[in-house]
Amino acid sequence: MVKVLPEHARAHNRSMVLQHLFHAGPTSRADLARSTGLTRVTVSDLVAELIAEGLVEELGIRTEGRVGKPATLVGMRTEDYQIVAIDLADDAWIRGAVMSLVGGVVVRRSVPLDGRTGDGAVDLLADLAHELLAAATRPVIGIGIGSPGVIDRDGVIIEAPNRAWYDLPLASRLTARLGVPVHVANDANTRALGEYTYGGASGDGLLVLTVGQGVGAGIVVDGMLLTGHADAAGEVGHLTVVDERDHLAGGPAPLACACGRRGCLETVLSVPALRHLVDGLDPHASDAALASVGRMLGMVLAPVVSALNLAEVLISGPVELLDGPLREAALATVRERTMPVIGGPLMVRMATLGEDAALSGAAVLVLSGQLGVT
Amino acid sequence: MVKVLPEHARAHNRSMVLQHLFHAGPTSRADLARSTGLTRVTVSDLVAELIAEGLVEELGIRTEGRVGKPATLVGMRTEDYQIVAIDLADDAWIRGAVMSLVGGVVVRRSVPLDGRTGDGAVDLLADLAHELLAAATRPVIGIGIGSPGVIDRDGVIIEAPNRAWYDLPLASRLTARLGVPVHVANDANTRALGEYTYGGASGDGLLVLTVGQGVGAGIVVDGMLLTGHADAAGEVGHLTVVDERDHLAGGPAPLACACGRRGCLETVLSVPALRHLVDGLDPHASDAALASVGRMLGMVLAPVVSALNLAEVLISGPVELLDGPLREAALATVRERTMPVIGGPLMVRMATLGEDAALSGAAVLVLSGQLGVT
DNA sequence: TTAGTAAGGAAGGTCTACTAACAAATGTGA
DNA sequence: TCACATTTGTTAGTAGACCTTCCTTACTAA
Repeated sequence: MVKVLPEHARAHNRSMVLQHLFHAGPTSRADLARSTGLTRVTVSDLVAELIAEGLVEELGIRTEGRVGKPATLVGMRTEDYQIVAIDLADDAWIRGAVMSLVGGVVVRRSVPLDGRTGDGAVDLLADLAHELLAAATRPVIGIGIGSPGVIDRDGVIIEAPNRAWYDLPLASRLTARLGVPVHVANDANTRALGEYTYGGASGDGLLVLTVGQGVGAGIVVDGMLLTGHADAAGEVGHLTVVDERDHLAGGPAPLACACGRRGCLETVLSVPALRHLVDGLDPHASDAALASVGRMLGMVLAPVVSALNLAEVLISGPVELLDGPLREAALATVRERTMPVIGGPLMVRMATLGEDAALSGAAVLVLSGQLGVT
Repeated sequence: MVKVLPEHARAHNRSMVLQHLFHAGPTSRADLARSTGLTRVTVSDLVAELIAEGLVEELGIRTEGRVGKPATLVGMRTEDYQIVAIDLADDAWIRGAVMSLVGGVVVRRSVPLDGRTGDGAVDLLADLAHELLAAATRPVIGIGIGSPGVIDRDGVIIEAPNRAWYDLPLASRLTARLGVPVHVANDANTRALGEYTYGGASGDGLLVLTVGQGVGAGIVVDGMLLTGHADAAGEVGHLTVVDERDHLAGGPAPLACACGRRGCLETVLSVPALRHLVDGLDPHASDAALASVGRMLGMVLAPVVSALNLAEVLISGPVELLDGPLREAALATVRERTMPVIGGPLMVRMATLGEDAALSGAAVLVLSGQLGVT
């Protein structure tokens, strides 16, 4: 429990106004007052502050004829600022972009990692960020980075084995080096944030499953990202889903996993594993194979969906592998294995943001961290 | 997102002071200032308000000799108020008690339901509450009720099939009828709150599994109870844990469940099911049977523990059935099936509050709802 | 033209928590 | 023993945040 001061209350209300402008577009002060519950006076004051900071501008008089004095529209200057977003999910490339505040890619840059790890990878990352800052056509409000690994809420990378990063305060180090606020979070978590903010997904009870080189998840409950007590929430890739008993019952044999154990979810549900699975199969057999992976996914999801009473599960990754028999089997399995109250209203669908979901999510980190907008 | 006013900030700070006094016992104003981060002036003001309301009292001068002016201790008047707590988990009896603010039972009363449902059950409940109010020896700050079923945060019972209650605004109805604030929540959830507040369980990442007539769970994350998007979080009793494939692999056959489906967790993990399971078995066979149920529990818990990165799982119910092979097998199974980062630090232990856990939890509802203390 | 309605701003009040300064009560060290 | 440091709790004054009330402006409807 932390003390709350009146100025914190104001910061909250300011974010609330900005949030309305961000999501609902240009609005009058009076409308903002109605939707926030604050008085017109207070909203005017907050808007004046935001205008003084350059985040909001007046857009002239509303034309629609209504009774009374016509409203002056105010809007967030979403096109006058940019965000630098960087995605470290890939093992071979660092992908980055300059993005607008509404999630569009303005400039795209990538650099090959060439096997660099540790400080070498940090240097490469900083160089790319620097290059993107120079490529931006508008002032940059911050840099967002989505990275695999366990990362705490201050942007300290607790461990990211792929880059050989351990206890690395990446956010604070890059902030000092680049002079721009840097926010770092787990890539699966940032994707969940991205789907929530830009993809229009439900805010209370959302799980976003990201299938790439491995599998990860991010969970948003009550508009907040779950972090877990050791910042490892969503690490579902190394859950055991295939064991010897399944094999005895006619299922597949558990495969060895990079983590040293056998039968992990990643050994069947990852892009390489799925491509290998369907390679050379005729469409019918391929569908059956994908559905069997979907059933395993459903068995893993069912307890999570029940315990959290989730509203939505989004799957992010290659559509040709994931959207179809796999997704349908996962949904059917969850429904079979949970109470109707839980499984009935549940939606399992593909994520709406495509390949740039990770970049969008990284951008949301900045929006949320710098402006309080989610 | 909801507006925040300075007075809300003050209410928060007031609760924070009360919370410190509740958990740490008598303290000086200066110490409260140090531990809350507020100034001595502000703390003095808040304490004066609490004293005026009669919730806090001055306890004289601290005797331990330190440098400087000796401190005046202030303490929460935990013995001068009481809470009425009622547990509806049992199908045959309504159990109630008058409790002190620190969780001790002062007076205990129960009434047989005799098959009453609907309004008849409400009347019986109200009568018991009335009787307990009369039996209280100190002013009662509120009534807390833990009930099976799906219940929203306003104390409306969405559905509780055992009592034939549907869309019943129990909290507001009883508040009007009894003239005392009434708080109602799901019994498994209230138990989790009770373990968190009175049992000293970790606040970030706690799942409390309650095994009684059925099975339910409550999850506390960041000190907050998860509710789920349809207020059904924690409803894990009707997760399928035994299916035909397990049976083919040499496992038990799925049993029919009261919910109309087969192989639900409740069919193997509930007090009646466990008693039936071990009935007539020699100790060795009984241990093996309990361990096999523990393994099923572990398989259900593993995905939840991974997704949420839980710190602790508490099991509440009869110790002779649950604490031993069952609990150990559950922990071992979770560890086997999750990454070491997740499963390693996890604790799976018995709940510290005994039979009165449900009553304690109901009392916490009142503490939290009326005083902001958790 | 007149009445009614709505938007936005100005003035003044209340509430909250802060800083600064002080009195009271104690221990410490010359 | 006595001056001094230390700590507690209070008083007085200040800045910030939001509110209510009232006013001006500008439009629609009759």
